[in-house]
Amino acid sequence: MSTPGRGLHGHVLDTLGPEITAGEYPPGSVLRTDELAQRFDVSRSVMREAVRVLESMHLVESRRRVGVTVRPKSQWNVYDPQVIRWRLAGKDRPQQLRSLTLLRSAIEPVAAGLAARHATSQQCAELTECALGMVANSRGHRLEEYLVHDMAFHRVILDASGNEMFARLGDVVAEVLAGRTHHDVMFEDPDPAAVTLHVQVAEAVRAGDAARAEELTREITVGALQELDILAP
Amino acid sequence: MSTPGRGLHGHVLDTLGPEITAGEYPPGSVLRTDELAQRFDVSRSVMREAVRVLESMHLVESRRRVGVTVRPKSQWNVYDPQVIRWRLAGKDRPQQLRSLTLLRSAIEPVAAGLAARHATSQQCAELTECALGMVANSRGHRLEEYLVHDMAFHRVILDASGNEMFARLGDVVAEVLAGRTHHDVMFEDPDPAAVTLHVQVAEAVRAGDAARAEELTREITVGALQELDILAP
DNA sequence: CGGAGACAAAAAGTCAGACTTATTCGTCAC
DNA sequence: GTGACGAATAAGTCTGACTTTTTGTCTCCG
Repeated sequence: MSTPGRGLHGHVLDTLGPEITAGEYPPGSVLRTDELAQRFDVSRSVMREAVRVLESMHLVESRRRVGVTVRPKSQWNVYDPQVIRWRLAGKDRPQQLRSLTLLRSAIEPVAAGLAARHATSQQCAELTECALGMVANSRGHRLEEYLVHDMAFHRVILDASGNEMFARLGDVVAEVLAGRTHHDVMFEDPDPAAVTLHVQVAEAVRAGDAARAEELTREITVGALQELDILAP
Repeated sequence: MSTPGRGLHGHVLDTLGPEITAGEYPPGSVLRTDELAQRFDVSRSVMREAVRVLESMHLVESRRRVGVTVRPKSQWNVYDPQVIRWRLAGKDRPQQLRSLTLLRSAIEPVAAGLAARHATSQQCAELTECALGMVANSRGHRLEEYLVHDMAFHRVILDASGNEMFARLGDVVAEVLAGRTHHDVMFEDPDPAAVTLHVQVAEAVRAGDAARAEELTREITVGALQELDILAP
């Protein structure tokens, strides 16, 4: 995924990033550049580059005479795709998945409403194509094929919203959906009601009915919340 | 703001980051590490660290034998607080402000609803204190004092939501609010209706009325959208 | 006993230079 | 035209020496 191991410092990050985001070093822990360089068997130049990247993610802070100190989770750049991937891959996965699903439930309905106004005819076509693909693969344990169309569907919605911030959540949403299919138990075929909702959203967007697109999408995301027992009692 | 010029590579970023995010180099433009090092009068080691950070923000891509190529805006990590600050400081400011306000309008109502469920008694107290501060400074050109309480109010809401992703938007929202007061024209006192809404939100959160808190906050954000002529006709 | 100032140690920060490696482009033969 | 080979190029890496800042400690004086 993404850009694995492009350079030595990338390899260091692939190990050190997950360790830090997994909470293996308590906040305030101090790492020394030289020791890390030894541990990973790289030069200090390379190690410094890696530290700089971690620093830009606000995972650590480098101070003279002190060392590289790990920052508390509350300061991390939790929207950094790399950080999200690291956390999804580690033991923080459940909480991360809940956070992201909640984020989805806030963003996607609004995005769908905007998409109903701004979607190009080509985007509408892609949307219906995705919805049809979901229908076609909604039965018979074709989970992988279903997932592909599901991810594409939500990505098109977010793109079509015309908001760059929303659009950039496409990867994140895809990762959440993939996680639900792969990691969490999902032996059974997808909920037929959910499939229908996707088709209806595509219709609403095509018809330019923003309110309806928003409301239908809200139903979809509420379903996702319920799956994770994030209820609104 | 944040951590200015902590080290030479920080100084380089303070100049190069705004240049790139302002679009001064078209996507695909090629920069050479050596030339940049010369231009900023730093060693290549320092320059490389700066490039690594820009790379982690997906602003540029470094490839052997080619150089450092600028990526299209669609690939930037637009949620990176540093990138947001750079764009808000540059000529991209209007679009960035619209994107962020739209993001607010999606997030904050949901956050307020969650806050109504999860806010501690202390957070409720802080909230009413902020709201009262807004009321007290809503007349007589006390814009700065009003702004302080406004920023604090929204930050408490986002924190009290209990969702780390929402909480981390506190800085961004504060920056948007500050921008509205400082940069954009706001000679007059704040809209009394908006002030009242904030007070009512505080009440709803204290009362644990999630639906009402959400709806009232939605009215606030709709007002913010209208100020920027982002309408829902 | 306590505080102020000076000193020493520690770790990051910076730099310069030599070397390595991957990639691309041009050329030449087929 | 196409393919392979080779040279040029720019990033990547390593090393070692030096600088700078910060912190902890030790001493000296009140």
